[in-house]
Amino acid sequence: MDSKDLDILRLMQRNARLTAEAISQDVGLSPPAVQKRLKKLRETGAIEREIAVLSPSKLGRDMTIIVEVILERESRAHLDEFKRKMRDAPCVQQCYYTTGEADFLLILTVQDIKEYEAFTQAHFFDESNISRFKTAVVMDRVKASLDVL
Amino acid sequence: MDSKDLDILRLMQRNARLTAEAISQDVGLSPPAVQKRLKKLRETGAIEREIAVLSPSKLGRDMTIIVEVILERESRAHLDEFKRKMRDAPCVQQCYYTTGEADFLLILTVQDIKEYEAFTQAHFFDESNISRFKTAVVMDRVKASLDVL
DNA sequence: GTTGAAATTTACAGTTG
DNA sequence: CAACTGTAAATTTCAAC
Repeated sequence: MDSKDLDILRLMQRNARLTAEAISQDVGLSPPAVQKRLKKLRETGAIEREIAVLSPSKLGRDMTIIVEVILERESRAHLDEFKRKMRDAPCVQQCYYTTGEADFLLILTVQDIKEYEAFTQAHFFDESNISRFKTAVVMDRVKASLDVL
Repeated sequence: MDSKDLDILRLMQRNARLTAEAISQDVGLSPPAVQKRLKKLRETGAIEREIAVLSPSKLGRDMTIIVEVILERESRAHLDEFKRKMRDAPCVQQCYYTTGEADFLLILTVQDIKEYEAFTQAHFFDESNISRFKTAVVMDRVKASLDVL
């Protein structure tokens, strides 16, 4: 892992459709050399996967909601149970288990507030282990990248 | 945009390296038909872009931090200024402008708490327009996808 | 890491339902 | 108008150096 690898990663995390040739010109290598490095970066897991980023608005899922959740009981079994549910819920994009006041932070995308209401019914009210939750509606997705470098 | 397009999008948002042939078998079309649809989905913006997801831990940026920020003054100019700074700050992965108690929610990745401390110095303390901010450290990234469908 | 050939994948015609 | 067939081009892959 040298500076050339980092250069390649920086390009790929913004645009995974770049050809090896385009990358090779930017980093100063031959196209096959770039391919060789890409293969290794995928195998070692530095590149976890390559994905298409879809447009929520163009697909009618225009609403982003942020929820802080505090559990009633924080035993290992309860935590694992909640994590599993969040992983399985399609509208949950991100779920973080955190220090601080709240136990979990969720980022959801939904079509409308009605869909969010259904989510809270299913996962918060019908779930005896939720102590409290606090909802915030996103007015502007100022930045939403997964860039690491 | 029909159900076949949605099938293609669902596959692509999890793995953008799938060939047109592999997709064609899953959705029941010929490879060229899939390519044609992919081209249209990119042109219309349903697919915004394709990116490599890097491994924060393998790249020594193992720490994820969530920050709620409350501004002192919420004028248009101050808001835009803050948004611009967050877009430019490399360790800020995500920034949301929200309703509710806080004005902004940030998700950062840093190498260590020292790097976070430097970030707060540069952006919160040397910035007279920050009223308060609340930090939470992520113990478990339970789910982190950008899946829309 | 580079060069060069083979295989896969994509792009673009023309054709059909 | 959208999907299939065949051909040409580009890209990736793999060998040898």
